[in-house]
Parts: sequence; C-alpha cells; structure tokens
Amino acid sequence: MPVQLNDCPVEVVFAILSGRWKIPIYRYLYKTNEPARYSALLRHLPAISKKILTEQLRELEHDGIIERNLYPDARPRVEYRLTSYGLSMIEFLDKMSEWGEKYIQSNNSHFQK
Amino acid sequence: MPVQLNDCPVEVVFAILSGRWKIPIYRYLYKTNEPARYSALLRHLPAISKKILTEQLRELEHDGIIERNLYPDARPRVEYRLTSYGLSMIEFLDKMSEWGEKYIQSNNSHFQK
DNA sequence: CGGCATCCAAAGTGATACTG
DNA sequence: CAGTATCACTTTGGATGCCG
Repeated sequence: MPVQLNDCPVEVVFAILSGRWKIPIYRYLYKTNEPARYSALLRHLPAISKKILTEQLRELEHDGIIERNLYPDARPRVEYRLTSYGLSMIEFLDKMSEWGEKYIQSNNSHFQK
Repeated sequence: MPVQLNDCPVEVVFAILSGRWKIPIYRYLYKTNEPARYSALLRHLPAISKKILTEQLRELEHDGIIERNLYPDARPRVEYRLTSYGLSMIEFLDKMSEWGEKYIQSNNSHFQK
C-alpha cells in the first residue's frame, strides 16, 4: 500500500487547506475578524464562482475550520466565521508566511514559473 | 483578475509543496539527513512510479528546495539532498505537524472523510 | 541506474443557467 | 440571497514500456 495520508500530520493539514480558494477565504475571515456573509465573500473574491465558493466553504466547515450560521428571514442570511480551531491555524500560517516572504525576497524567484 | 497567487506568501509556500509526493520526499530526505539516491527514494516510496518521482524531484529542485548531484560512472549515480533553503522549511513544518497531531487526536476526525 | 515518452484516468476548477 | 445542476475544460497523477 502507498503511504497512508493520515500517517503524516503535515499531509493532513495540507489536505485541509488545499483548494484554490481556501487560503484566500481564510485570510478574509481572519483579517476582517467578524462573520462574513456569503455575498461578501463572493464580492471579495472576484474570480470565484458561486459553485466553487459553496464547495470550498462546505469543505472547510466539514473539517471544522469554519462555522456556518443561517439566519432565516424573508431574505435568508448566512454567515461564516472561523472556529477556534480555525483560528489556531494562525500559528503555523504566520510561520509559513514569514518563510514565504523571505523566499520571495531572495533572488530564488524560480517559483514565478 | 483573480487574486494573484504571488500576492500571498502562504500560497507561494503551498504552491511549492503541493504535489502528491513532495512531503513524503521531504520527510525522507530530512529524517535520513544525508543525500539519497534516486533508487533509494523509489524503494522508500512504494507506490510511486519513476515518472512521477522524477517530476516531483525536478519541481522541488526548480524551486530551490533540493539539490541534484550526478556522479558519472560506469553505472550513473544520482543523489538528492535538501538545500539550506529546504532545510529551513522545518520551522513551519514542525508547527504544522504539531497542529495536525492535535487535530487528529481531537474527536474532530472529520478529515477521515 | 536513472531516467523520458506515450497514453489514459481522475480530480479540480469553472461558465452558465435555474431555484426556493 | 444563497445556493444547485449540468457540462466542459484543465491539471495532476499514474501505468507501462523503452533507452543510453
């Protein structure tokens, strides 16, 4: 059998966060620091489609990173926010960000393609 | 235009490490702490094919994470090792690993799917 | 030994239109 | 407003075989 994904905690984390829009969604929720409506996310991520936004939100919710709250009304209102679990990711995300910045700064700009 | 990938250092890091076998390759090189031959990697990652192994190694090399050294001989010998750049990723990888372990421990085992 | 070429399957992403 | 449904496309991973 191949290497079990779940053998490696690092791969578990990658599995949770891999998806074209998961980091952008996380960043938005983190920096606004308040529940965001579906439509606000849609507006903030100009290139995303509703189908994909819904998918990515469902997956993040499934993995316990965000929470979905429906406020039924004439016009339904849905808000998403980071759970405490989601918030706690900031520890390694900050470290990653630091590393990434150094990487970009250095003339190792291979990643440009 | 969509969010530029390169606007976000975290996404840059994800781009570098995303690939089915990159973390396993990294882990192997890190824990053995010595140059590994192509054939050793192939043996250690039971489910990988030669084509894919070569691809992932090339990408890691391109991004400055590993180094490839050819020792020409009757039988060619090729060794791969982490660069200092690659080694320095351990800082955030350790943090990710800690987080991932807690995540797995907690009854939030949603990620099992 | 350490690859590359070919072909194929699966996953991920997206455009568009429709709905309670 | 906050979604589904459908279909198309692109990217990634993999099986297999050949080569210097």
